[in-house]
Amino acid sequence: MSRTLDEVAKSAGVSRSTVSRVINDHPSVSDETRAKVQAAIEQCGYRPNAVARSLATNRTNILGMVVPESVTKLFTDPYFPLMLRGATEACNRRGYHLILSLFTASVESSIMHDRIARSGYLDGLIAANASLDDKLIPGLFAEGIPFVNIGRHPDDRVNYVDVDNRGGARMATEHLVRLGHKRIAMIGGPADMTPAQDRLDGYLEVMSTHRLPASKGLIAEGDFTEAGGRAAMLELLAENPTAVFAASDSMAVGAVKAIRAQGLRIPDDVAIVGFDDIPSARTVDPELTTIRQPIERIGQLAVEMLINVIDGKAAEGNMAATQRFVLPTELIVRGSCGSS
Amino acid sequence: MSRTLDEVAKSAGVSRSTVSRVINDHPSVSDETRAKVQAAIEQCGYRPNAVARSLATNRTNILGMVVPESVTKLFTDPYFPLMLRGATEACNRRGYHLILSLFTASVESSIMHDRIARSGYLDGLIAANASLDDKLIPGLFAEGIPFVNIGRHPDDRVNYVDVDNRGGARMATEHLVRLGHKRIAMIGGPADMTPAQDRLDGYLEVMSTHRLPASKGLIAEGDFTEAGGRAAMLELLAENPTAVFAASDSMAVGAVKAIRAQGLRIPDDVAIVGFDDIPSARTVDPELTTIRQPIERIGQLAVEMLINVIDGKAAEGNMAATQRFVLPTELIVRGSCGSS
DNA sequence: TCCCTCCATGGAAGCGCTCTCAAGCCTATC
DNA sequence: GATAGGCTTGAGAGCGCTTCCATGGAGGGA
Repeated sequence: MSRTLDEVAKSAGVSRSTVSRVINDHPSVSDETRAKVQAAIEQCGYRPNAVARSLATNRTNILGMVVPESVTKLFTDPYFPLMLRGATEACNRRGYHLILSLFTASVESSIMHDRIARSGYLDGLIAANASLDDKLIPGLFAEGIPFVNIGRHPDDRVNYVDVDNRGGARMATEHLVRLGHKRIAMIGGPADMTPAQDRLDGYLEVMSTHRLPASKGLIAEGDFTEAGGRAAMLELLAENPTAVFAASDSMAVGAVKAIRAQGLRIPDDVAIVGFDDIPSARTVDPELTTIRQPIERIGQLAVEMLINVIDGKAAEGNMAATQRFVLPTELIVRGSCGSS
Repeated sequence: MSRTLDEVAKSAGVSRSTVSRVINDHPSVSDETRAKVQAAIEQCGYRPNAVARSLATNRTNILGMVVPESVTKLFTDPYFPLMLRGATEACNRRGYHLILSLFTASVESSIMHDRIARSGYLDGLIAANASLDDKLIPGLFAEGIPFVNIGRHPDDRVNYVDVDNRGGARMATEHLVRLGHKRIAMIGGPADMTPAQDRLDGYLEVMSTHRLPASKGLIAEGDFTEAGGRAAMLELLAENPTAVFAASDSMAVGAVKAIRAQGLRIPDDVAIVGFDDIPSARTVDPELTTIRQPIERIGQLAVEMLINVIDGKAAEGNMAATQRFVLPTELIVRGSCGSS
């Protein structure tokens, strides 16, 4: 089963070094020897031991994806699976493995940090939507671990991939304005998460451009969950908005329920736009007009960038220039706002 | 940053062996020495190198979760995230890491098999709902890798954790019978997946007990997705069922749409029961009566069992007795069947 | 024909840790 | 006071691989 280099070497009649060279595609091996060794490898059913290799090379080809506690509860949202799928797909293509770490309440987060950051198993890691006050990112800097954040981060040493949240929010709000709405409310996300901030900013920008009211009462904070959206909408309804922009589809779904619960119709009484374009945007009735973001692509890009960072670091002995990527969003018009 | 045992040893004025003993909580170290070493460890900021340790112990404390190609497309279903969350949580508690491998179309599956099974990084793995004709399980036996399957498997060497799919299906169907339905249709899952088989069996059992028709026309095969459920329901509608049991909530959601599209009302014209109790079971209108399964628990249990298997193997030098676990399901009554 | 260079290969020293074995010391027992 | 046994500790041999360095042989230029 688990044969070693030596055995293959013996069987091929060459030295261990030579077998190693063949395995690593080192150029200076004669074709003849190479063939002989290949045959021996084949015949022994040999596979290099990844752990030993890692010890020698100081590279594991394992990346970590850390989902901080602040967003763990969102894990059941279709957002994460999709992002994760993109990431694993990119890992597959690039010959990496992905270790998933969810911070859950059951484990002291300092322990998790330790285990993750210092286990020595990871070549680098992806911080999935760490919020601004997560201690994760400072910790990673302190440890000197290559990482990429998903979502922008003000620290300008941070590599990140983000989507154009602000632009998306602008499109959403503009769409409602274009439909003639004046009292447009917004259900935002947690203030410490940058996507929430950016989406709010986009909304405010458009409202102000059109000199529309965006008073305190028209803005409610949700937590990106359906229940949160529902609760927020209930508050907002007191202000009689004719339209709402929800910073996530999950919250929009909750809002739809709240609106219905008040006996109001969508889109006739209240129009609504979401954000994300998760599958359930088309499950609700009416289907949700929303802002689509390329979720899988985010995961993919994060992996690609991280590998670049790691390679760069290996090559130069220190971090290369900060890398950043902002992906575009897209307005998807469906039934929840009435005809466009 | 990355200090070694030797440095700590030097700093504490003891040998490398002693430091190693302290780290591994070996009993035969005097309290005095232990304290001295602890202090040195603290002071150096030393953390053992996991890779080196793994090489020496032949244990990585990494588990793999493999999602075969046959079910990868279901990954966006809330089922997987929940199961995954359960699994990672158990891993955290037990001090393990979890590598996630999704088979995606972009990578040759034989390569994936190789990478997964023989990388040497994994102490064992969890096969997530491998269908009967996946080559994954035979491959794992061939390699002698400890593993646990999620979902029953006919090979009686296979360790698995499953839910009582058949019992759940029985409850669902019984519920409809109790409500007076006679023409009860079923939307099944792919025939090669055991949960689909078991749910179908449960349905057939109840139908036959009550001498109700369960003709070919009343049974349609979906693929566990919403789109599949919708298509299946469209077929079934030709048979004028008054009730439907869908083998998954996603399919039930699709069925709801198909029913609505025909201008029929739920539950008045057609009652519907789902399976899983995923969050969107409560997003649709009316909320879905369904069979709840303890999804997170499945992931947790799979991890616990796997660790047992691994430990057992290490202790005895060969596989311990086959381990199996079947978790109960529960009927959740909501609006989609009318009043109970 | 001789010397230098280049290429293919082997030898051996690690990578950082664990763990067996042996040695040293101390206490208890007779 | 001598011996046996227990408790601590250190030395060193790996775990399986990579990689630097040295070696030997072949080929080319003078």
